[in-house]
Amino acid sequence: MKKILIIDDDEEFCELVAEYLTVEGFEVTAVHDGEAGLIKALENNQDLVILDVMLPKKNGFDVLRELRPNSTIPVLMLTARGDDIERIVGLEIGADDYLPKPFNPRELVARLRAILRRVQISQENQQLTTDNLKIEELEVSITGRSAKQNSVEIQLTSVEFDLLVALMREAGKIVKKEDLSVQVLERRLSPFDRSLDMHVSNLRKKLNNERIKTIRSVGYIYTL
Amino acid sequence: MKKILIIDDDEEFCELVAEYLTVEGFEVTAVHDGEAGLIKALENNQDLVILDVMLPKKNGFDVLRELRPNSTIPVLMLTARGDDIERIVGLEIGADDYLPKPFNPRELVARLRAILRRVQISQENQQLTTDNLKIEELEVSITGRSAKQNSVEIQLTSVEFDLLVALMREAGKIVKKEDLSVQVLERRLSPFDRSLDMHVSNLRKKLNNERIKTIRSVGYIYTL
DNA sequence: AATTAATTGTAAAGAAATGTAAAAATTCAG
DNA sequence: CTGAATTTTTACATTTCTTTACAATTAATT
Repeated sequence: MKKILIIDDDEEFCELVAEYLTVEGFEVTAVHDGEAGLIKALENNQDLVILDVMLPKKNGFDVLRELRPNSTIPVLMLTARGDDIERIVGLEIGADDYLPKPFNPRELVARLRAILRRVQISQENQQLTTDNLKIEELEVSITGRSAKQNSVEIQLTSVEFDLLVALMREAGKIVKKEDLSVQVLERRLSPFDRSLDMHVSNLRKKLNNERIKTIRSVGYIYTL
Repeated sequence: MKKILIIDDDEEFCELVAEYLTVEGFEVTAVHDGEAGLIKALENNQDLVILDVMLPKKNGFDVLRELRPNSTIPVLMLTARGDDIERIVGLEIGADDYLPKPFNPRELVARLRAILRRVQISQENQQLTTDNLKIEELEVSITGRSAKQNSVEIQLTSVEFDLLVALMREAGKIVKKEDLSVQVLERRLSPFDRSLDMHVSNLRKKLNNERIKTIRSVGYIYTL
């Protein structure tokens, strides 16, 4: 459930948008002036900000300018006039997208989803290049070839470690047995090769969580 | 074949439009007052609604306002006067497009196609990004491959889980057996293959609600 | 209405894949 | 080379999936 912060002084408008977004599966908070908005945005527990340009106390541009040095939270700007658009999308200001008022609520949702997806993908890419994988209580260091569960080291064999990494890299997605065999055991999977299953079994025993699930006749998945 | 519902009290006009749209490859139904229109639209088996503003019993705005909380079906509004336009496309009312009468039928078709294309894209995006399906007491996490009923986990086998997801993704719509077989069992449905029926049977037993209904000689539906 | 045909529901048997303990083979540090 | 650690294979229990068989239901036909 993604959390959206709306900063707009039109309370009726906020309510309308909030209602629509709630139906679409977002969690919405609204504040009605620039100062309060900046403070709330900096609290760092929101996923995205919808920011109106015309605001009391501190206008949208100023909010964004003060927000950016301390936060990378995605921002979608709302604007009434067309001539602000260049400033917004240009580098100068650093918003992620803009939408002129009035807009179709579906368009808003589509843009929110697009932004959130972009952010998600860039985070995943970051994961690929970084050394650490972390999902809930489990943390793995690739170069250190070590795994910690609730900050305590767990002893894994080499194959178990590679298997865990292969699964965690694709966490939430099904990984085929064939692929695991190639990645982890460095050989094609042959019909009665049970080695992989054994490693899964042993890994499950060591992790002692219910995260690794079986997809019969397909593979395994590390569930989120 | 996309299904279009026309809500307009001018029967002659409806017939004309229906004829034109049928030639263009749409399947058209027409009703002639607001109340009947609302009921038909909520049946959830249409792909798009063409809604006139001036209507007996319940006007177009009211129909849309009552429709929206329960349905995201795209709506194109027909209006005689230009001054409604802002209200229609603006946030307040939630229509997807509008067209002033009288219009060129080609223009109508172009707009219908545009709306349907937008919706399709946004649905695909949504499918890619949403992890949770929730219908009443039942909640499913795709990445977690788990299902909860009234917040308590229910143990489903891999096939049962995929089957439930396939049905819930199309909730309120009939899903053909052929499609289910391909999606869930990854094979074409052959004449005496009863496997799917067994899985439905087992899933029903586990869910213990009356939600999965049979559409004889077609498929199954997860009812809303 | 009675008969027939087609489809579905489901218990139960059979087939296939998975879980895992234990034995055998392999690897590797010293 | 030796011995422990790791990996693979084996063997059997368990689970999941498919097929079979028959009863129940629905639809079509006489």
